Amino acid sequence: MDTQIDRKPKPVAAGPDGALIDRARDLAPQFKALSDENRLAIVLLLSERDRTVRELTEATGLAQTLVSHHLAPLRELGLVTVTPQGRSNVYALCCDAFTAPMRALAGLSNATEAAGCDC
Amino acid sequence: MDTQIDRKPKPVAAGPDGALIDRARDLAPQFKALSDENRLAIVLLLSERDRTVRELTEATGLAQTLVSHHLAPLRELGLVTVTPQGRSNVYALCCDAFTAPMRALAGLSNATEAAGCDC
DNA sequence: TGCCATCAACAGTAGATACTGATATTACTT
DNA sequence: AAGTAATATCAGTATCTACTGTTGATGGCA
Repeated sequence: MDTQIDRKPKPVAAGPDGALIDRARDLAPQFKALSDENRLAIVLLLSERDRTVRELTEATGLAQTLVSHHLAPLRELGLVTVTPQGRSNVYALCCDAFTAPMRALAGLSNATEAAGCDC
Repeated sequence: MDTQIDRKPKPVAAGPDGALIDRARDLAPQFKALSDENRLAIVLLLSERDRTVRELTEATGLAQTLVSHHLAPLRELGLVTVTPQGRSNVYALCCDAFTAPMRALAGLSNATEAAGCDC
């Protein structure tokens, strides 16, 4: 805890594949944000239209606290934006730059379903 | 078993957004598989070309055990395929439908850099 | 046949995080 | 001003998972 200096020997990829390793480091958090089914549900709901926390709570059936809890990391990653409106907070997807490849992967879901990748 | 990625059974969303919720449930495991930076690095490396476990171990600088450990869930999700070749196991991305988006992500500029979404 | 290389599976541990209930904060309403 | 609706934050717990070291299994090679 205090005796050990947390020097994670993440030797900063230096090989010819260093760029890819770095890219993975940069992109992983984005995927992680979508790796939870509840957070992904929220993002998919927002891909339809902007919604307030209350709407998200109703649509998902989750506790308000939990919805808010999941929105926090999405916010900090810049995947969603907040716009106070009245006493509600309207959430929206950030942009397409990241969601475009996501859509491509999303379309893959049917293919890989049941591990039946028939390509 | 850390290879299990599925979660506890949820009460099957029944609202008008049930389809989206279900879709999130189906899709989350895929994103989860890519949410770890080491696993994502492996996938990105495989998007370049097929590689043996040894090659992946060298390219990532990870312990062989860890690489094998990460390959297991990718295998079970059907995201990668294995082809024994001599005493090596050659891994490859499941299909082009999956390779294409991953290539796109691998070649993605630093535009989506953390919180730097300027849209 | 012994030896080595390659890879996967088996515990065990440390750290992360999803979820809950309670509380604080802000903005609208009457 | 008081009340209420809408969100966010604060602990606390339980679960999950990434990582390690070791062991086991399999396929070439001398």
